Amino acid sequence: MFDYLQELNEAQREAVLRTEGPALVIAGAGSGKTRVLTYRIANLLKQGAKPSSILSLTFTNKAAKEMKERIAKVAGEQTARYLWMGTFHSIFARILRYESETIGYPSNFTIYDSADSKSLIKTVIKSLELDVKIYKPGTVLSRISMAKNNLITPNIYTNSAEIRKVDKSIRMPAIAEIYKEYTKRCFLSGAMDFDDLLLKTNMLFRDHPDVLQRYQERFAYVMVDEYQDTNYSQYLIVKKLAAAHKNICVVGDDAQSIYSFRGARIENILNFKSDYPGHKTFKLEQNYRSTQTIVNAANSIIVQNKKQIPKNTFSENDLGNPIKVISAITDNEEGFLVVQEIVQTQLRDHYKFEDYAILYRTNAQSRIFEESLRKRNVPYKIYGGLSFYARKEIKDLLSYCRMTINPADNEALKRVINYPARGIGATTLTKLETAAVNQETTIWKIITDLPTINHASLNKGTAAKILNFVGIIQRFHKLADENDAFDTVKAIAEQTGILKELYTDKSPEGLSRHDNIQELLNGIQEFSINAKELGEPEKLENYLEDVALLTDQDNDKDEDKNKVTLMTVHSAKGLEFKNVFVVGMEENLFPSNQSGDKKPEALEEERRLFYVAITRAEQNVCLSFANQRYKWGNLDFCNPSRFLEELDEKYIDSSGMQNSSRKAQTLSPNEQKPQGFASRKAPTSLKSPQTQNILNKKLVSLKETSRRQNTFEGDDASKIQAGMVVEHQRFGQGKVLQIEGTAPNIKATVFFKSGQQKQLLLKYAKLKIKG
DNA sequence: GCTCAGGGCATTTTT
DNA sequence: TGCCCTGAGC
Repeated sequence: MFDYLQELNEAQREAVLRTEGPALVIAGAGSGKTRVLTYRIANLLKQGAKPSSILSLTFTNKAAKEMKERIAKVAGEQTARYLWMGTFHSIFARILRYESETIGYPSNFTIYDSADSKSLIKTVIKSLELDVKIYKPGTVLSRISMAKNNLITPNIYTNSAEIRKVDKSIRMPAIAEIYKEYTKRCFLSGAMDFDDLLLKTNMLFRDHPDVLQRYQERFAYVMVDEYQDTNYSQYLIVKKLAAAHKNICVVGDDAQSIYSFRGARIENILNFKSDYPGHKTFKLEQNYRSTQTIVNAANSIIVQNKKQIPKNTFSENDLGNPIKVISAITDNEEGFLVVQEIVQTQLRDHYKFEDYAILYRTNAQSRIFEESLRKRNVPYKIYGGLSFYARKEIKDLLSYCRMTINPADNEALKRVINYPARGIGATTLTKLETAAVNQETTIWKIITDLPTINHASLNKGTAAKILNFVGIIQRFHKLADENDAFDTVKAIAEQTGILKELYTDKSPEGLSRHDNIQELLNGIQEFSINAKELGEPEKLENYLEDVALLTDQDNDKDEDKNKVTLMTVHSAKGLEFKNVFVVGMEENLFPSNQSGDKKPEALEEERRLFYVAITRAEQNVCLSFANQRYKWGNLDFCNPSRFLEELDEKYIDSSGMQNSSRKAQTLSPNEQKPQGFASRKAPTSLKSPQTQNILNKKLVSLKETSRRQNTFEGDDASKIQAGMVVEHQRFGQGKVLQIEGTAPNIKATVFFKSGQQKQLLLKYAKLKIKG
């Protein structure tokens, strides 16, 4: 017996020790799942299994990294390094690079992110002379993605009457053609999208039994985390790989399956038993994370689902506080009350800000809470929205890098051929692209073969500019050959003039772009140094392999410590916080109403979503909703989510709902009817009648002028923050240096471009936020 | 090739 | 409302 076995409970220990044969581990929220996986691997290693014979798949880099670190602690860093541990995508990208010859791809193939895919799809739609307004690239991409994840190739797609019927019914009968052309162009560009990494792996294993056999033999042990989130493509790969040794261990929780919209099949975990005869099931039912109240309340919701594996999760922690429910009149008030609760409990119970999370259904809901937090000077960090790697400046620089490694990469080429501007405009690009399509080749081939350019009827000046661009890329190619990733990218940033251009731009946006580029360079430097220390390849192509599958959630920065976390429920999965606020608990956001057009499966998933949300909390859960909410400029009247009713009273502290002064403000019956369009008025009880007057007047005049003019005064002036660039009707553009006072007497010190510095009372000033 | 106004449009998201 | 796309106009 190893000493770590004593840290495990009965069910956990059994799951760790049963190393041979198929095993299903049902791991409820907070039941020590990662611990089991870690020790299971450690145990295998101690039994003498070779690290390189263990394949362990996760969904996020973060999960993989965390597990790797834990195993390194138990089994030693050297051993941990040789484990095949990573995300589905990164592991299979690795395998595909090894086997690239077999499938006819270059080993340095580019991985297209969703933006690249979307942009290519748009190009394809246009080239097929279809209407982009009808064929929305996003929708088309998701249809193609669904197809790929179900192993439906363009040919199968074209020949499937059923699929074509669906396409017709959504008025996009030509998706099959788009899919075909998209696939062709990806191949020409030497590129794979995210779904391809799984699809091509499946095809590799299907068409080349010898290759499959090699990997089957290598991976004596296969482990999958979050098995309830696997799609069909992932499911099949796992099944094929585990077929020889049958030592497969999947870990998951059907109650936390919330990703059906992106192809996850809860059936995969539900059907494990029939898929793997001779399997053994282990249920981790003790929750170590949350209070009894939280666990019981969560269970009371989830038991109502029909499709699930029966289990009895429980907590032996304290009973804990009841779940607090806050009812607010408006969304603004909701923000105010939630932040109030944070500030109060933080002082009273000595919590840190990092102990709090505000979870919501959609990213758009974050704004109100951001505002409220800012007003009270509560530090916060927000997940979601624009990712670091999706920023224009980052994508631009990385596109140069991609061009350097794989010049066939059309999407990268299109981004940078005229950035920084070198006089190669849209017209020229269209000509080149047409030529490329006609000759079934890449733009790079066209522009490196000048006689063809002349065919494309370009004038001399343009041809010279193109030639110059080709020279630049070829130089980078040589640079990348001779230098490590950092030196290469640094040279690229300098020689393209990107660095210089951003350096001269002194606007706040320009500064932030410059900072981002610096941050990217720092990251690459870190990569180069690490790689050298570990004796791993340190070239640009190695860095690009990593970065294509990276997201910004993967790096936690020090400056983000001790801040309230704001994120969607979906992205909170796998995380835990002492105190969790689930906000926007309205019917339309957490739809629990069966009478709607929701399918029963969808309703069950909403329940699981709610379950995931509240089981993130260790100690306190607070649910909040607003009776009215502005949505797209209209006032929506909302009902609280039915989940609030499904919760037994004994779990609830409803003091936040019974505040009589709030009740008195409830809308009168005739106001409660949902209206098609409600005139926008300042609605919250938090504003003085005086302020309301100002706002009403202001908003009327706003409408009269233009809805683009974001002018703010009175209370809304709080939107104006130090550092913002604003436009004043009389003084022109300026930067806000300082903000003081409270509404309606907010004073702003603004430094204008004209050189003068003014102190403005925002009540009287008309400022427009720039950008 | 850039800027700006107007139209259309709004889940959840990892890789 | 606010974002993104597009077409007009310079």
